[in-house]
Amino acid sequence: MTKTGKTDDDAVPRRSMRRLREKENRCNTILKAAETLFGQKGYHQTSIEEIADLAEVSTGAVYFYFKNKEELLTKLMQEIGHDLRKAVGEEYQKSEFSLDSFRNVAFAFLGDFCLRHPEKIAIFFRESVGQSVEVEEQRKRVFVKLTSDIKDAIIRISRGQGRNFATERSPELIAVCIVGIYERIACHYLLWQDHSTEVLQMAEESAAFMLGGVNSLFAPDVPKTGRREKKAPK
Amino acid sequence: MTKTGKTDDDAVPRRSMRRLREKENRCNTILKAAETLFGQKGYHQTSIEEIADLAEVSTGAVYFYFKNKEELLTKLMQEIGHDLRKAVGEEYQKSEFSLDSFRNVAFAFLGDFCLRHPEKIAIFFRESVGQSVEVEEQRKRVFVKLTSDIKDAIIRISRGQGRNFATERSPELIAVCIVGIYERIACHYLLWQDHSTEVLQMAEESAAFMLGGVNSLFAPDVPKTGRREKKAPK
Amino acid sequence: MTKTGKTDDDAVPRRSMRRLREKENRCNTILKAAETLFGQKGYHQTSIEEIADLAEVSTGAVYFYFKNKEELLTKLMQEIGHDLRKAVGEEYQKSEFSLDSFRNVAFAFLGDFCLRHPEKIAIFFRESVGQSVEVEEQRKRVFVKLTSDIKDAIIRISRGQGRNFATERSPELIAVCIVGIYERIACHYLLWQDHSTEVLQMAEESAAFMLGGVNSLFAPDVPKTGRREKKAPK
Amino acid sequence: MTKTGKTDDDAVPRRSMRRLREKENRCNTILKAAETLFGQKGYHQTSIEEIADLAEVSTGAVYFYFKNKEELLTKLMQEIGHDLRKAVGEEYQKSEFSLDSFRNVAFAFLGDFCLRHPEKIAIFFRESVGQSVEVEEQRKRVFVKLTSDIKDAIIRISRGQGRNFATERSPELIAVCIVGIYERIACHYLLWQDHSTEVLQMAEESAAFMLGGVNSLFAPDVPKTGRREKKAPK
DNA sequence: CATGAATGAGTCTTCATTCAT
DNA sequence: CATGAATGAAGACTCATTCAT
Repeated sequence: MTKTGKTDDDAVPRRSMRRLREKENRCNTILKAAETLFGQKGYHQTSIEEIADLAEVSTGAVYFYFKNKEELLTKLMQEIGHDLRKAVGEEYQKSEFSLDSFRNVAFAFLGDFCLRHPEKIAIFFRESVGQSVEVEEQRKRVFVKLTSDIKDAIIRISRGQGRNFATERSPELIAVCIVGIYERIACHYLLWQDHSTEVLQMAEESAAFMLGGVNSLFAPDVPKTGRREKKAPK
Repeated sequence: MTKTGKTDDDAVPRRSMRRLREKENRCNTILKAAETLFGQKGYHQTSIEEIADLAEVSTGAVYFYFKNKEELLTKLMQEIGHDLRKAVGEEYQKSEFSLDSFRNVAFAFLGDFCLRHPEKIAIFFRESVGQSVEVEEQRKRVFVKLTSDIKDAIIRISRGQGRNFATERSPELIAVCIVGIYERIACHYLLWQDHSTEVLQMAEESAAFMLGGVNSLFAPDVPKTGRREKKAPK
Repeated sequence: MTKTGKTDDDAVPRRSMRRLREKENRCNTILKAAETLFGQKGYHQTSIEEIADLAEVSTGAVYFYFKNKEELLTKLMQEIGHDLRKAVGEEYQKSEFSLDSFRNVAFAFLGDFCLRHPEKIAIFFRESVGQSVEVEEQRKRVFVKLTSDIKDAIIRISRGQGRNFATERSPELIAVCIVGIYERIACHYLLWQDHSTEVLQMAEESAAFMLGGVNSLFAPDVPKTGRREKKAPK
Repeated sequence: MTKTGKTDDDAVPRRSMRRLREKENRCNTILKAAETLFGQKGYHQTSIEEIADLAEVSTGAVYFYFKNKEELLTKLMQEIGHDLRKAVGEEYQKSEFSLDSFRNVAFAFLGDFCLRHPEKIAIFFRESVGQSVEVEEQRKRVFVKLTSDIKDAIIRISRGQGRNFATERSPELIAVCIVGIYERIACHYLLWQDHSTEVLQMAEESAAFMLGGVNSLFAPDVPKTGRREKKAPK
């Protein structure tokens, strides 16, 4: 994405590059500190000073890189949203939008992402909720994108199966349901209670659940040489 | 205090009665005010003074009835949790734990509860999230109960169908999924965007999704000594 | 102004009265503290905490009575403006708008007000200047009122003398000049250097200066039976 | 200022010269930027960064040329004071310390200086007031010089008229009054309200006012048999 | 000399909570 | 019981100033 070719931009070379990298580092260090603390203690329970301390910078530095505390959360949400979409998206790709996708994505999300990034989950599904109008807006945006991704995948999958959906809205609704399932399982079994050992089984079963759900929303099969459908009259 | 009763249970007579009633009223008035404001402006954005003003009492009065601001939220969550469980539970009852339950409960929740009590939904699914350890604990408790209710219903339904589940854990997992689906649909389509007119269609489809999901987690039918079940061969 | 007759308003009696008085006291104590500190150390150099300390209240109490620090200054300016106008206005009254007014008012202002309330002078002529748009607005309002008072007095004096002014605008301009003279003398001789002992002489001479200035802006005398005018010799 | 004859001091040649010039430019650019912003937004409302941005230099550069923010204001005041004294002084010269001086100076100040340099007026009469002990000190110094200039002019004028003053202090007091009049007229009619079109009339009338004032403070004329003036013996 | 990232002390302001009346 | 004035700890944020590069 951020391909900065080596060709023609010697205008900002050597020193600036290091500066840039350092700047990005500082920025990221602060962001990481915020992520850790928000995830552990909660957004409101974390003060800027604590973040600065953990990042080993001054409070002023935090404000040099971020407009205010809210932006810290907002940026974090963007990042997490990005990671999540990437993880999920790649898994759909790898599964070639087959029916196995559900299982694979469930494993990727629950068995991998959640276990590796509990703070991200905590922030995304807990700390960023209901904090302010602005944050809620951002949250919505990220969710909508994620949902949209899944919806698109669903559509591709259905096409792969040569099936249509009951209604126009079905794919989106399914996506919303799936996101809800992921969210709640993550909260219920990982944030609230540590069932991390059984997470694979959860992934397995939830995938089955979702698959069944999706199947139910396919439009009735219209077999070309269809003889009896339901209620075949005489 | 002013015990002047003549008989024996006049110990709490007239005035006290009114006191009691008034007290309960007071308490409820305050709770209602909090509900309204928390739902509209958000928990942190609402001050005790605002609640007191809306309830037409003093700030001190709020602290007479509630230990602190948190308890206001906590009590509200209890109440909302209770209402929700009642609404859902009654619907399962009415549906006699048939497979239609899913549809009926979906309608009861999305088409009725959510539309009638948007603030409750906002508080339960948004404002009470990630506010503090205590609140999160309470939130968990309520969710666990609700999930448990649904799990029990699921089990009864499965029994009614003469089916078992794939694993021991399936019923609970299904319940968690269902709660997640409700939650996300409510947030996505009612809190974030007003699709209240199309809510019935959502209920319909989400019910189908859930039903399909549940079906997928039934253990494979093993009709050993089975007489006729469905599709009795031969 | 605040006539609270004893007749019909027993609705807010006894206790409330004391409350009110106490409230007003607290309010005034804080205001006095602010006046002292603003006058001595300057507006920006004074923190709310210092004010609270001097007033022997908590910082919260300051914010209970005043919206913010700015309002403290604004209220002070109003009060000072009021006092000043009263002092000046009463002196014009007492002098019956004669030509002696200039002398008497100069004495009242320089010889009395300034000496008795140096902090008020400091706040009005120094600390309230150029602090913020809001404060400047207030400052303008007070100055305009004071100027207007003096203008009206000037007009009455001129009438008493049976004279008219050179132009329509003259009275206002004179008032502006007079205010400027007072201001600068106060700053120059009292805030910057302590010439308080010679203040009476200043008052005397500045009054003469103003009187001469006013005379110069009277329209040329048009003596009814006037033959030759000035210095008709012989 | 830095008159460097061509003879022996080639020690600081070419490049250094440019450096010097550039340095002076830099310095002035920053000063101009500060002047503009202080005049427009106010001293406290202007940050060093904004000044640096407007001057197209770094914040560090500002601190290379000026000790601190205060010095920026201080230098500005010096400059403005200098300009003002020059404008006024030249006008007295041109008028040859005649009685017309008052009129001419009024025109020079109100009709020319104020209209051409509103920011200077804003800084001198508004933004530099009551900011800190140091600034106030500087302010006093400049005012004292300006007042002294005018006092000297007044004395020359009186001599030109062959008049003496009522008291020793009169000339200074008159100067103070005159400065006050200028200040207040500028604030009232130019900073607070834009009466710039009627400024000439103001100049006219205020000059008349001042002239009248001065006349009033001349000692009573006693020239009757006056041939020789002072101390005619015998 | 110039830069601009980094510092951190300093302040205002909020608000849940208490308690004298 | 009710009131609401008073508390004061806590925290976000600003910005003049410095200094390594």
